[in-house]
Amino acid sequence: MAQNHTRIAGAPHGSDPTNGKRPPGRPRSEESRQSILRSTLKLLKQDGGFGELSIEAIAADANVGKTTVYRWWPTKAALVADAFLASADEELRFPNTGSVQKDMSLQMRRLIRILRSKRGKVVAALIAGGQSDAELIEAFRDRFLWPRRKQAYQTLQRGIERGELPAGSDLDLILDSLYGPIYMRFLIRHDKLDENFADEICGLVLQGLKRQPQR
Amino acid sequence: MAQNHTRIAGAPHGSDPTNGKRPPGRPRSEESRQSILRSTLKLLKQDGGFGELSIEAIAADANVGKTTVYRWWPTKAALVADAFLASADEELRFPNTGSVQKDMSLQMRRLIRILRSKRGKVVAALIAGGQSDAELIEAFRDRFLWPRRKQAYQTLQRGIERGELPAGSDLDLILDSLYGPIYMRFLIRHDKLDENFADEICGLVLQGLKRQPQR
Amino acid sequence: MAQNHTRIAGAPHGSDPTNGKRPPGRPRSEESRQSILRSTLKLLKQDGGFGELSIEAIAADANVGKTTVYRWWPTKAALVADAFLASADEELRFPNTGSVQKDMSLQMRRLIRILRSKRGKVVAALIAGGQSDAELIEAFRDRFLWPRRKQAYQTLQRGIERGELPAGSDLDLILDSLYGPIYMRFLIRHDKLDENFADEICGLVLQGLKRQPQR
Amino acid sequence: MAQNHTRIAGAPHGSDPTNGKRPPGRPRSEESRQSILRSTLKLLKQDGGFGELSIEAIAADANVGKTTVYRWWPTKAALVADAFLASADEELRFPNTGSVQKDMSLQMRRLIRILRSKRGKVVAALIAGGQSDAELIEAFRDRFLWPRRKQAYQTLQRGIERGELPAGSDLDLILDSLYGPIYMRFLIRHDKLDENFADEICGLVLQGLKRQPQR
DNA sequence: ACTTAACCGAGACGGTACGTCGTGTCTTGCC
DNA sequence: GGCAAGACACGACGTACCGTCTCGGTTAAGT
Repeated sequence: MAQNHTRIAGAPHGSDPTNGKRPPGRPRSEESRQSILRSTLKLLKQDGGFGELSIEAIAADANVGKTTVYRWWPTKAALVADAFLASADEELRFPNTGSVQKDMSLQMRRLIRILRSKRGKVVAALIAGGQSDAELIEAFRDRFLWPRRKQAYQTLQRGIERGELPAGSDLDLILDSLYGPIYMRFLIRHDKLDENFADEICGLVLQGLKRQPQR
Repeated sequence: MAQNHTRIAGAPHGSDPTNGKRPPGRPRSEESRQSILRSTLKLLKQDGGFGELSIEAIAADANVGKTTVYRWWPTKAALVADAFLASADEELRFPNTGSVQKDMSLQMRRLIRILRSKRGKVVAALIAGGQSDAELIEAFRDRFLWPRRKQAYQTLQRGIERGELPAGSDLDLILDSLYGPIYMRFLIRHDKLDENFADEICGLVLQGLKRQPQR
Repeated sequence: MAQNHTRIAGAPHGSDPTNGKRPPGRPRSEESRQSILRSTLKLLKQDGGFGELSIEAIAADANVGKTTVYRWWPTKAALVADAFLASADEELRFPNTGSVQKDMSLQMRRLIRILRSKRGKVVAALIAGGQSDAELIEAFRDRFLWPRRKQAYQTLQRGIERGELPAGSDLDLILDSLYGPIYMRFLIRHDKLDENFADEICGLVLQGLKRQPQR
Repeated sequence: MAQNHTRIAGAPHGSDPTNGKRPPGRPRSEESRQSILRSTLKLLKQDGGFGELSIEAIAADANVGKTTVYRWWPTKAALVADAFLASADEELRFPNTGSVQKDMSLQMRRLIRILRSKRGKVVAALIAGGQSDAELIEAFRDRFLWPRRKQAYQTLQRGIERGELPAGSDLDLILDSLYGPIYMRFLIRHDKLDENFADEICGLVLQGLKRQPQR
């Protein structure tokens, strides 16, 4: 769990062991919580996106009072973040094959696969919604992007150590050069986004670096 | 391809030379049209973004009946597209300095400058809105991205001819590798987006290609 | 034509022989005028009534510009009045059978027949509309009610002369006692309104008067 | 007959003893309900009438959301009916002086007084609106006319028993002959409607009957 | 034949109100 | 004290007509 960077989330009360005491009154309904998250994802995949998604509809679909939604999630953004960001965790881990290019390429292919699936709509909705909702894009960054990027640093570092990449490379620059094109094609849809695209980018970016003399 | 120009727009009637005849009835008010577009941009720069923008407010600000807005623009998306996409035309032309890297870098710096300015909110709104509105992202592509990309092809082509880039390069791949990182930082805001970033990307991508032996 | 009491109407220009001269310019289109009146009656019979009737719809149905309607009729009221009030003229003349009761009864039966027909909706619309439009109820009075009432005076007068009614009777009171019940049932619809009702009222009111000693 | 009371109204929920249970959810705000009715009457007295009255204005005046109005009253008509018809109840009861003519005359005078007052506009609006809204005129009949008419039957019946009216009289015919003229003058405004008119009609109609031999 | 002037259709214009939807808050009785 | 139900004030939606305003195109009478 750990970071919980943004207090955006709707994790159940008792999750942190701050105190042995449970607060008085009826405890939060885990059933409602999950029902809400499920309905959120469901509707997000159906409808036009973040803008079209209504709390009213979520509450209705989840058989839950609107109050219950508002009680636990301050904004629609927080809810959507919560609903999605816990999901694709395992799937996007980085492999360790002994080759940077292969490691990166494999993980990028998996990202593309997700973006092309139903869940892609949710990512699109998050980024889109984030353009007019600072909290939302922040949640996306902190809870989706950053956890992965930390692993990516390690993957690239291994490459440097193996001499596949020049020492002193700007890792953030490299990562944005690798992932930027994917997000761009995903969002603007001006060109084909298939899994081979991962290889092509890695070829262009990482090969170029390979040939570069060590600083 | 095919700049079919997506009949999303609210260009004045007589613009296309389909017919010498003017249609009957009172002609469209050019004054109203411009007032609406002006107000749209104005409010778009102020408010939270595409989602916060209301047609009601635009009509009020432009001293125009709501009907007049709806008569000419089918959706808010179409209106925003129209309002912005005619604007930053001149500014984003490509120079011709004799060096691909310099040409690209200079133009990319100008793009970054725009994205960082007030007008950047409009671009963000368009891309965001486009995630749940196919027509809108289509308009963005056809009327903003494509016209520029055509010039970019020529710029890269000159580089190939001068031997700065290997012949047979995948131009679309190169361009996405150059611009993708910019859009990614712009939209996700996970890292600093200043004009130097243009140079860094060009350094990474185009230098890598330079070192690559001709196919 | 004579009375033209309220200048509500849309009679064609040249109708009055004020001057041998025709004004310059294109003369009014008789075709349009009739088409408008026709469509007005048609829609009035269909729709919910005066309130539901829209000038927009009339103009569309009549294949006429809205301007043409507004040019000739200042209000919807004026238009409706004009459309209807010329129609049922002949039909409501009073007979002269030699018996007041028979004369009145026959004419009242004809009125009831009209009220029960499609044209009844127009009368209802006029009276209804007249409740929030002084001009309209005035037009109804002056152009429908009064012309008939003048004839009714004569009919009753003949009855007085024949000794069927007491001299010095309040004719207006009598007429309202005869017609009031009809209009009441017509508008409130709380009881059956058939042609026999005419006889029943005449029986009650005129018989009562007959038995009354001459003043 | 059958006071089925036309479920047009916005009476508070619990009014009918259908069930001991209160429905779930926040109960209806009695305060809002009354505020809406109050504002309706107020505006109805001011403006041109039923047609000029706008729900928008009512909601604004009552400090209430438009939704709340629409939630409880299906049409403007229903609202107006509700606003008025509960009001003039006490005032129009029939006296019992021992004389039919006096009883009727007194009550008719009170009706005329109301019609001439501000509240008359509401009656006019109801009848006018009822011409294009079956439910509205039904409400007027069932909730205004009928309750009074039932009392009128008793009044007339007493007259028959006292020998002031012939046995076997058609009570409905008599009542329409008495009230019809009042409504006619009220709606068409072709002649003076003052309280003496009540006496005149009673004189004409009831005197005539008095002289009539018993069947 | 040419001008002048009013009419005509079409339809865009600034507005007002419509009736609906979703917002976030509130108020109940039950659990 | 959480929960569902659902009413509440509010604000924007997209639509229908309002009455006014331009247009190009007739249709005559007066030159």
